[in-house]
Amino acid sequence: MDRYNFKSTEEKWQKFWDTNKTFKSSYEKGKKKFYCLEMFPYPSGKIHMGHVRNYTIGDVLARFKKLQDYNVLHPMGWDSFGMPAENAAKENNLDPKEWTEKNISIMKKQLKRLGLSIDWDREISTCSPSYYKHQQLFFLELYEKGLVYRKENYVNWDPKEQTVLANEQVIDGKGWRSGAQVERKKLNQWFFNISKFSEQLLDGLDGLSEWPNKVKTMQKNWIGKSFGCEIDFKIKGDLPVESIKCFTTRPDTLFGFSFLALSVDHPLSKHFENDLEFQKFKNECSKTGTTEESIAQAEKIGFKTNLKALNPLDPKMEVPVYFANFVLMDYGFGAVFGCPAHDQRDFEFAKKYKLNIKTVVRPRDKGNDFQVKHEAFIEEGFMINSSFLDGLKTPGEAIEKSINYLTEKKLGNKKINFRLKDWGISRQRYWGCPIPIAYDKDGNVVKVPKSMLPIKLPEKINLNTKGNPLDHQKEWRNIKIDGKKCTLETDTLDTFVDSSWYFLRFCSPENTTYGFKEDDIKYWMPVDQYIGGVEHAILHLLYSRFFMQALNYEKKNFISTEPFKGLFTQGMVCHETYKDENNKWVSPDEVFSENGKDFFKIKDKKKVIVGTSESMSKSKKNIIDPEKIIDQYGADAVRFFILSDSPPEKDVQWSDQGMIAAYKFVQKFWILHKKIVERIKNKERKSKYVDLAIYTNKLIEKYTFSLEKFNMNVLIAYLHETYNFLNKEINNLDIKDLEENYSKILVLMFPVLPHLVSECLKDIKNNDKITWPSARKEFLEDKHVNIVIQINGKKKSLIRIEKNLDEKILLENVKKDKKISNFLENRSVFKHIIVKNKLVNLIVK
RNA sequence: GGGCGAAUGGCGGAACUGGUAGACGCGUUGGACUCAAAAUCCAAUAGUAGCAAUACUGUGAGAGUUCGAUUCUCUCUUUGCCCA
Repeated sequence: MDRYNFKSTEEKWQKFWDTNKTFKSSYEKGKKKFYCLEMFPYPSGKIHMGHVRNYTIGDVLARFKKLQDYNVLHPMGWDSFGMPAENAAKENNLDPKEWTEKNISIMKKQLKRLGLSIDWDREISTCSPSYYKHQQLFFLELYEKGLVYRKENYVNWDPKEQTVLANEQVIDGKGWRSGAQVERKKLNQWFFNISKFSEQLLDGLDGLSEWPNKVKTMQKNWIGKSFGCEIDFKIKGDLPVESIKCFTTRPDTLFGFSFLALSVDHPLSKHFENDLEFQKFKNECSKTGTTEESIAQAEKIGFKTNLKALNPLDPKMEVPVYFANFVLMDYGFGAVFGCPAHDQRDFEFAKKYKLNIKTVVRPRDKGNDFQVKHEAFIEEGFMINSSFLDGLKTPGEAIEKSINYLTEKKLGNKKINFRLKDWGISRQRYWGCPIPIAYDKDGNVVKVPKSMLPIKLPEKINLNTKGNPLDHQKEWRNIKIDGKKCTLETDTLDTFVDSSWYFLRFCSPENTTYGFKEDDIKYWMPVDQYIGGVEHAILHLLYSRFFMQALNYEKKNFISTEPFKGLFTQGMVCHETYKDENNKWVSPDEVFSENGKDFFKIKDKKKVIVGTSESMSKSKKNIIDPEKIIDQYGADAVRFFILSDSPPEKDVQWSDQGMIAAYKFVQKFWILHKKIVERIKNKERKSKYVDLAIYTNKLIEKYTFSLEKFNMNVLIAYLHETYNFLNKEINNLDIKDLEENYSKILVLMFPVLPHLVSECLKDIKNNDKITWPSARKEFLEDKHVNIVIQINGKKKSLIRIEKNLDEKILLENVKKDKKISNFLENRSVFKHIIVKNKLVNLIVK
């Protein structure tokens, strides 16, 4: 018998799907739709196993929904702006555009070889002017709505690369590429007013029942809603300042007030600008970086002013005012009151500067003489030494009462604060979407008229300049708007902007006047199932949700504000790491092993050190190239393997053996298939008879259930089970039974192994449209059931017996069972528990 | 430090609302085929004792609820992720 030739078969079907436009989707009024979307890739050069996993999971779902007769939208595009292109171009003296386009064409071919059911007619690329034109339009739209603004802000500045770094690009206070000490620098930056929607973005999470709780919690924490109080502190001193406004979540601890701390960027700092000591201090602070983490880890330092702040609850209480490095200008009002006894940060500060530490909260199990000694007490407890608050429970009662008191006496106000900050979208980069803004000769902001869009990036320019290459493009920057000479903004947009609305563009990829057509959006949106890596749990997903809010803003009830109805976050693909004797990473390709334990280099037979299994990455060289694997085993086998070993939400370990097993499955199934076809054709009937209808309908039920729950690894287990069953029973199956049910089994397999199954279906069906089978109840239930017999809750025996038997008769049968009757000798049953058609538990003394 | 998960054979992992723990795959062992090997096929495979039927133990540790707990509750240990 011929072996299954995956190569020619897969090529054949891929060509067939391509030329027949099998996966083309179009708006069909009244037809139920399913929008299946996987996070689009960055065109880095080649696809990696992470892509294979992500897109296989999505493809199985898309094909499944299509078989269930949904109108499926399953598009693909390219997140094609960003730093790697710019860096690669710099290094190799290339044009980022050419580099990107070359990568896209390679990766598109690779994706096609996976046999994905993608509507390639909707392909988009964010670096194409036909895409970013609409992004520029959105920018102006948001600008007009007041959701975009410009302000000076501190950034992480890499002095060596002359560029701004994102927080995650700062590692231990140093630039991730240059290793240079990162500085805080003030720059004029563009911002999206995402914080305006803090409340909506938080509330919206409650409605997302098909999102993992983990992601919702992460977003919730990120938005960080806190209730607190703003308090005006009266100031005494020789500066023209009457009061300073603070935000606090712990107004209950106000009686433990021991200092007031200001951010070095607080407006008050202008009075100290000529003070050399203050400048030195400010300089010191600028080395700390801007992340909350680096601030938390840094040593707490302060600069003492000669001002005094008065405690609003007890004006006789005067405390010093400091500038401190741990206070951020963009949290609250850039001023916090310090209560060292009940805040660890304040505690450290107070210890260092020998400030008063007054205990105002005691633990539940301590008396009123409790005193904080070696660390702040931050847990819940009861108020002490706090006048009218004494005895109250805190947090809770005490906070409420203190806020009420402050409000009543007009000393403060209840306030809600959010951790979520506005989204800085300016990047000092070439390879991004230009911002459609120019400046006149006085530096005023001028919107680029919509008729002049898109503002295209200049091509083939010198990238090896200091800072932003666009700053050097004088000709490109000079632009005339309404006859006035202006210069273009040279910052480009954060690439997260590109990906914040691409799912809308997929609905109307051809539309030229606006980013999408309203009718299309109303039909296709929201995305029914979004699939991608958990690393985007916060930023990308939050920004996309913001974009929907922003588009809807002032356009009531335009579309639903949540872009992704269902979210699934898949785990990573891992592989062991190898290092040679020089401590250099070695790739799995360069390594062999005879016993699976000891590994050696192929080249020089030297021993290789096996490290932990980690997510595949170029830097650790622990990569398996999907293309090589497809060449070797075929797309179906790769799809089968990548789903098989672990639940999709968890990390999966790459295993050569597992891959081979998947390949063998494809091969042996083909052989079995040919045998089945033969048997159906010959119509030979054997005496023995096994009911395939019951097996098949049970399979349909559990298989569909697992698929809907994303338990893809279980799906694969069922396919193995089914193979084993068919292979064992093939000669015991009734022909008609086989004819009726085998094609249903094939349909179940189709989403996972589309090429193989397409080829198999050809043998038993004539171009009939296939649909997902539904389980028929009459076949789901046996006439007999297995009854577990327990004694005192422990399984002792098992009997197979007619279903729905009368309890008395059942018990008689149970007691007749040999093991049980042996056991019951000299013992008496004083109670029994019966779970119908499942179990009998005898309680014996 | 805070929040949220997780812990099941040699390994990856199954187990619906508490009701046969270990499906399925990998690996390992034995056998068939072969001059031999690969491939393929068959069988065994949680642990302990036993030739065996079988018995007992067993889902990170300890307690609790229950006729019955991998599943529910509490405490602890280890570990992962996110935030700090």
